[in-house]
Amino acid sequence: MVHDSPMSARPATARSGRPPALEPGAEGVGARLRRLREQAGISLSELARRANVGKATLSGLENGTRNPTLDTLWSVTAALGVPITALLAGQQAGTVRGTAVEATLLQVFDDDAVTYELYRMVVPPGAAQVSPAHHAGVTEHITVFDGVLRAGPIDAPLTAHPGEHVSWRSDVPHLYEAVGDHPVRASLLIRYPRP
Amino acid sequence: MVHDSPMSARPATARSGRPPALEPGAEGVGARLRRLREQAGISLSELARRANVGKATLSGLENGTRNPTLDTLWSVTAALGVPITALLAGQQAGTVRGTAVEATLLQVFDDDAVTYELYRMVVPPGAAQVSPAHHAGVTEHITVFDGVLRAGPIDAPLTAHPGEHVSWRSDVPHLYEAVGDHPVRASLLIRYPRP
DNA sequence: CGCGAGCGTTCCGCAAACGGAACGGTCGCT
DNA sequence: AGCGACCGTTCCGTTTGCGGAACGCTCGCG
Repeated sequence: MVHDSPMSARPATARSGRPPALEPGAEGVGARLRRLREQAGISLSELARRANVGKATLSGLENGTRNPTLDTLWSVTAALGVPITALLAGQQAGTVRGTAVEATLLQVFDDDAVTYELYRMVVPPGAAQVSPAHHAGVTEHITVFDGVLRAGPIDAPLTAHPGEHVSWRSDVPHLYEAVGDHPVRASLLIRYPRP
Repeated sequence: MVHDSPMSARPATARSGRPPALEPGAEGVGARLRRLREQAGISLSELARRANVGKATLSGLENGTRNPTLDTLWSVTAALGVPITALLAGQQAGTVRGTAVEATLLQVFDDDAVTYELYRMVVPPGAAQVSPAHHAGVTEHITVFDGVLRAGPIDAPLTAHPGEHVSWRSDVPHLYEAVGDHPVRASLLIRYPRP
C-alpha cells in the first residue's frame, strides 16, 4: 500500500493555472521559517545577508508568495543552524493514506544491502485495500496489536489476531482488510532488498 | 549556540558562479529519489505522469543537474507516497556544529505559548564557544551526564558536574566550555517563549 | 526637529527550472 | 525482421525564482 498508486486521492498538487496563492504546504513553510528566524533573534535583512540570498527572496518565501528552490532552502536553514527538515516537518509528514489504510512512517533503516521501513498502521473496518505487486524480493511483516486483520496475497490472504504476526512476499498483488467491526492497529515492516 | 552565527564555517552554499555540478546536498537528493522510485517499482516516465511533472524535470532531478523547486518536490514525493523529508533526511539532519559544541536536535515541543528544543550536546575539551544573546525571555537548561561543564553568561558562568543541572537566561552573551580534559556530554533544553 | 541606519516590501533584468516534443535505444510480439 | 510501445535523455520556448536596487517606514540620536 505504502508506495502504491496515490493516483486516486492525491493531495491536489496540480500545477496548472496556479492562483496567486501557492499550494497548501507553502505558506506553512513560510510561517515556520519566520518563527525560526524570530527565535534566532535576527532580522530578515540580517538572515538574507548571512544566507547569501536576496531580501526579496526571503520576504517572498516567508509570505508564501514564492516557491523556493532547494538550494535556497539549504542556504537559509544552514544560516539558521537548523536542519532543512525543520521547515518541512510537522505537516502530517510521513503519514500515507490509502483507500482503506492509514500508515505513518516511524523509521527507515538503510543498510548496505537492504532497506527497512517501519510503519504504524490503522485499518478501519468496512473497507478493503488492494495494492499492486512490489518489486521481486520485497517482503512485508505485520504484527497486530488490536483488532483482527486479514492481509496478504489476494489469492491466499492470512488472518492475524492481536499479538500475532504475519508476513508474505509482496511481489504479487495483496490486500489489507479489517475483520469484524473493530479498527485494526498494527505495525508494518517492509523489507526492500537492494536489487 | 544552536542558532548563533554559523557565519564562520558555513557549508559553502555560495550561489555565485555555480559549476555544472550542484551543491553537495543535491546529488544525494537525486540518488535518494531514484532509489525510492525503483523501490516503488515504477519507471521515470510513469512517475512523471503520476506526479504531473515533466520527464525532463525528473530526469534532471535524479541526475543532480537541476535544482528543484519546493513544489516539484511536493508533487514527486506525494506521487510516491513518501514524506518529503524522505528525500532530505539522512544527511546529518538535525546536527549543528559550532566552534566548540556539537548538538543534535532530538525533539521539538511546540506548544501555543512556548517552544522547547531538546538537544544532545557534546563539548570537546580544550576549546570554548561564545554565543551571542538570544531574544529576551529565552532560557537554557543543561543537565550534565559526563565530564565537567562551565557554561552560562560570560560574566557569571556556572559549573556543573555529572548529574548536576544548570540553567540561565540567555538574553546575554554566554559560553560553553569543558573543564579538564574529558569531553562533556549533556542534554540541552532551550525554551523560547512566544513573544 | 532633521537625519542617518536599519527594517520589510516592491520593482526589475537575468538566469534557470519548468513542461512538451523529439530523439535514439531496448524490449516483446506478430 | 519489422514494428509498436515504452524507456530515459536532450532540446527548446515559456514561466518564474533569483539577487540588486529603490522604496516607504520606523526608530534613536545629535
